[in-house]
Amino acid sequence: MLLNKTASRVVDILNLIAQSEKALTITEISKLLNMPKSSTFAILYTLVKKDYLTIENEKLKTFKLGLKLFQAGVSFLSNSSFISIAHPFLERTMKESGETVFLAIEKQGQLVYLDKMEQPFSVRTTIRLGFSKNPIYCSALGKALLASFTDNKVKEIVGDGKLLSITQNTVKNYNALIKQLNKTRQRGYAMENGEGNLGVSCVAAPIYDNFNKVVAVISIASPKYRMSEDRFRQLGNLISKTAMNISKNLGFLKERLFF
Amino acid sequence: MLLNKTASRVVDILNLIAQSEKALTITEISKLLNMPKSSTFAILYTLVKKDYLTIENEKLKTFKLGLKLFQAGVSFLSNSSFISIAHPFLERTMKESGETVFLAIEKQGQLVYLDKMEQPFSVRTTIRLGFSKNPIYCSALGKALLASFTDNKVKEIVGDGKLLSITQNTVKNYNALIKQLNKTRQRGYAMENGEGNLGVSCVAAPIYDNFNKVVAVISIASPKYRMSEDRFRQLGNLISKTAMNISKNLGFLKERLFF
DNA sequence: GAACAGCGTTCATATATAAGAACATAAAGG
DNA sequence: CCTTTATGTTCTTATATATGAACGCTGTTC
Repeated sequence: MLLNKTASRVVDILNLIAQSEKALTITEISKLLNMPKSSTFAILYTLVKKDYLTIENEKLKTFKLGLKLFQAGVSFLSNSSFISIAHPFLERTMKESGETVFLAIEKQGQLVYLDKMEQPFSVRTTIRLGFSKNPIYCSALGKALLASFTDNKVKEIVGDGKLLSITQNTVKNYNALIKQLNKTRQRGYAMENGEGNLGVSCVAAPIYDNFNKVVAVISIASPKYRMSEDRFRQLGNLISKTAMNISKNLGFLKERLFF
Repeated sequence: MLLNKTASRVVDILNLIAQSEKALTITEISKLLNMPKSSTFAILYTLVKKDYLTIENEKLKTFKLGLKLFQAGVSFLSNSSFISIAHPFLERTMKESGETVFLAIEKQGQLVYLDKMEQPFSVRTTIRLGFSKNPIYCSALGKALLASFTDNKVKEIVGDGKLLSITQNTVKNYNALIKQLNKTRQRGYAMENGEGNLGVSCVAAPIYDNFNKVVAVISIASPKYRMSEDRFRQLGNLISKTAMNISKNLGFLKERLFF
């Protein structure tokens, strides 16, 4: 079946503006998406009226995202049952560890941050909710996810050669990553030591649903200077216990499928 | 000019599902929005393909929000910070009150001024944007923030003993501050009467985000001689109303969490 | 177990929209 | 100072979509 052209274009326009650094004009939008200006105009007009877009600069007629889109988008979090189930667990883990706790999922080989709980007075991390800018293999969250995949699927996502170095600690290539993932499975939690962000260390573990499928991962992020080997072990056990508790609340039955 | 029908319907469908407690079927959506099922079907099909909706139950064909919508929605935050959202409210409040209006956040126990709106011919306050030089407890903004914290957190920030006196009116110690914070919570807004600056009086109220977390505070600052008890009450109500309006625009849902 | 009522889906056609050109306006260039 | 080139917007008609009815299917009712 064919996609509805206008509906499809509405989504394309919203995605384009969402990804854009700056507000865009009609001409820019129509050129970037290969649609006639007149068609673009009609859709933009409607989206502005509906508050899914707003006109940033009245003179230049540049468009940016609107509040109603934001409101609809964040409803995703409250409407997703596993996020609301996981939320109190994140809070408890944040309090027990004294560190920032994240919840993320994988989408098209990328990490998507869905929730976070941070100490009121912690050194704030810069991570926002939404798609991660870094590759999936340079975070504990990502490695916990990849550890739940087969080696072939990992190969599909990251390739089987060299990996882009985000920091000097980033895992160098596919073979080294596979080794780390094997260790992760034995250990029960994933580790990261300044591989995506120098000065930040993490531990992460997967959350299973009632179909024994990994639906999300959670992590504890800490300033690197606070992370001794002992503390790594301590927080690693905490995050894997928390992940298992959340999994049980989602209907997960078997003990330790991959980990 | 007429709205584009499909674009308009796309938005209506997304808003409907966002507001709905449960996932909806095609029949429910078409009935609630008064559109033919066949038209609804085509749009839903497209939105699912574009990942703005997902099918929750494959058998019952119920639709809930998709990840791409979430991704686009949260981009609103990075593309236009809450400062720009709050700005027009500040301006209106400045005009309504005839006084200077501030927007601030808390960072590491300190107050950070992010925005202000002042009357062109008002007696200028000396406050600049950026970190406040004064302790957090000697301003209405600070006390509105502290009132959203637990007593233990307040203790962490200001200690539990004597407090540095900036003026003769500065609150003297931790216990007196806690009493003021309790009054603040009951009242719905924080008050300050020459406690950081002799001759300046303020009222302040907190702004909540979609996670029911206090993300910022706003205040109205006035020369002390203009501030009768009646005017304190009047401006206090104005600032707390404004704060709630801004909160709603940030996705805040519940009414009055702390206040 | 036949009739009914509900669902999601498909189809032909009336109808609303998409598209290219044309428009007014503003800025840039010779 | 006129030309050029850009912009956002309007207009007309060919075209793609919205529509109501009909379809197959499932579960319920009598």
